[in-house]
Amino acid sequence: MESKDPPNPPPQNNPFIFTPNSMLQNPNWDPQEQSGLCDIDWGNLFSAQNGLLLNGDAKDEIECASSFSFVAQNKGVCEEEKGNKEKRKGGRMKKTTRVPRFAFQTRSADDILDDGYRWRKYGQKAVKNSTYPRSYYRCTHHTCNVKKQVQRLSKDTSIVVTTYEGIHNHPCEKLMETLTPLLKQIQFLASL
DNA sequence: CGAGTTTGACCCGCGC
DNA sequence: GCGCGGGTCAAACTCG
Repeated sequence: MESKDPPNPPPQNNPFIFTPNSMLQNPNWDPQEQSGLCDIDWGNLFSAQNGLLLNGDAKDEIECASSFSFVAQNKGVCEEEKGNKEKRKGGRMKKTTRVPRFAFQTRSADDILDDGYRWRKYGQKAVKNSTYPRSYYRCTHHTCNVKKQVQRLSKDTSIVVTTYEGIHNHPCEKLMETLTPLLKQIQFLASL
């Protein structure tokens, strides 16, 4: 991903605005409303090489795991039933099980945030009170059921709201691509 | 030709 | 019950 902002932007132009999970649990929370969001400088934590690691836990907690990734732990807020209801064309599944949900805003000209995972777009909808459509993506990994929604704010067109739903059950592909040659080299050197 | 995108239709929950 | 809004499906299409 790329930010058009100049280096060392002032706080109000912070390219990464984190939305705590407690706000997502608020049914009245509107991604269009920026008030109340906590501004965190994710810029040096989140790059094309970084993986986004989600962990469903009991409290809003953010920690910087390393320069390669960050961990955001949050309470599951989305409920979804699996299995006991037949999928029908265009049908929405009844919701009963908890799925961790995590949203943040990025200041970027690109709608698609390169988080290291591969996504397949499965829908796009015009949303009420928003100039820009909301796009729906699913992780392309065959065993992974993680989804994300991407929507650009009509109030501030430079801000993109990305909402992740679910937990990846596989390693970040780009991270593995980067690390695999290094690991092979380490293994080779260790064998000498 | 396979993988990904587009887009109209369909379905469901919810408010009135 | 009805209409609206949002989420998903799937056929058609595009692209590498």
